[in-house]
Amino acid sequence: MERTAPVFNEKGYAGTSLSDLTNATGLTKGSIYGNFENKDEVALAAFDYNFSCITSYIRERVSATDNSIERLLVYPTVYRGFMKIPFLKAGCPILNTSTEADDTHPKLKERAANALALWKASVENQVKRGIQRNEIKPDTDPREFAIILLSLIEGAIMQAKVTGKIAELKIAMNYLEKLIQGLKA
Amino acid sequence: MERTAPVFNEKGYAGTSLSDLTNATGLTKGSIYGNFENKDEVALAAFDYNFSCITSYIRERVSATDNSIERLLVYPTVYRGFMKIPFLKAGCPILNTSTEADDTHPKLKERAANALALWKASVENQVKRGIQRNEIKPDTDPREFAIILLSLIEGAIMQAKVTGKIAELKIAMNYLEKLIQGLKA
DNA sequence: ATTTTTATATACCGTTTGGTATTTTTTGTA
DNA sequence: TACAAAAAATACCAAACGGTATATAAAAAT
Repeated sequence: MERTAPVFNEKGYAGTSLSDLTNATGLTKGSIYGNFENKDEVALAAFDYNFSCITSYIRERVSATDNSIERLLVYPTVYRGFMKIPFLKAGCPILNTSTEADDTHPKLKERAANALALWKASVENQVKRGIQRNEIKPDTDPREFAIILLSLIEGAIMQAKVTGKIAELKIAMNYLEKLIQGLKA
Repeated sequence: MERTAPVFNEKGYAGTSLSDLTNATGLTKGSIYGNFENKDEVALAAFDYNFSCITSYIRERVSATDNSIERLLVYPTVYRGFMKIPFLKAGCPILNTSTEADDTHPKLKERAANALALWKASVENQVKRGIQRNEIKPDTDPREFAIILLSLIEGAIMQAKVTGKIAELKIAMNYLEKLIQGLKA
């Protein structure tokens, strides 16, 4: 899976063939189909794996800090350098999977939607926690903030990937940092 | 092309087969290959067509207003209801094409990058024009604003498409409208 | 009206696709 | 060391893939 998941994130579901997977793993088709029912199941497992990589990477850095503002700042800090993070080199799996699957692959779409909802809820909870701890302005709308944060990150990733330049990403993450700093109580 | 382009926007490059195109158009493979060298050329033309649809749709609404703030407000107004606009039902072609092609298809990637640059420059110019006409605060950074606007729109489209709900889109576009209103001189 | 050009259709090609039945190899265990 | 269970490899399949050479029909030009 750790060889397979990056391929799906690069090439997408339709763009990844079984022979791509045998090349990436060194395994044979028969071996893969001994562990997975079909290509769908491999793709779903690959998405879960990719998402779990990000989740643990972020969680580790979030729980290393205590202050809510600092915790939120983990996101712009991490995504500012996403191109250097191995499992994010090909972009955000949620973004990649969403845009491909939204009109074609209900199961993958649902996985991406669930992952997005989890991420959104996590940001919302950080904001709520910050308000309770008097670190964040009490009139802050957690839901609105989470949506803006997610939009800025995903939109900036797309721009950075397609232009190949990190300038736009830098500007967007600077803006997000200012936004987070502005949340201070 | 008007039958073919929507298929590519829905299914992507790798996900669209020649038989998808013959089904969509009623033409035969031979007919298509009489007008295009290969699948690549069809896909590139399809992207151009999709992008031109958006461009003319936006341009029409922008040039119908005069004030720079109102012109910028066209973007949140249009994208707030993108799911009801025929050629945007499957999402933004720039977003869809970028996320698929960025690691796999250099030619398509370049088209998407150029389209994005054009859009960005257009927003930047609207801001610059607004500053010159004393309608927008002179300390506004046109480039930063364009990047934020693009990120918010693309990020919100992704969220709306994958969740199937327009609530997130609405919140993001409300925020963008507030941002634009805050630009007033 | 005839010719030339253009557009479309037909019939085919080799390759790759996702998938499977079967056999071999590896592994854990008694 | 023998044996059962799990994992992997082999060899195959029909269908779909992108693409092409050639024939035919429709337009356009003369």
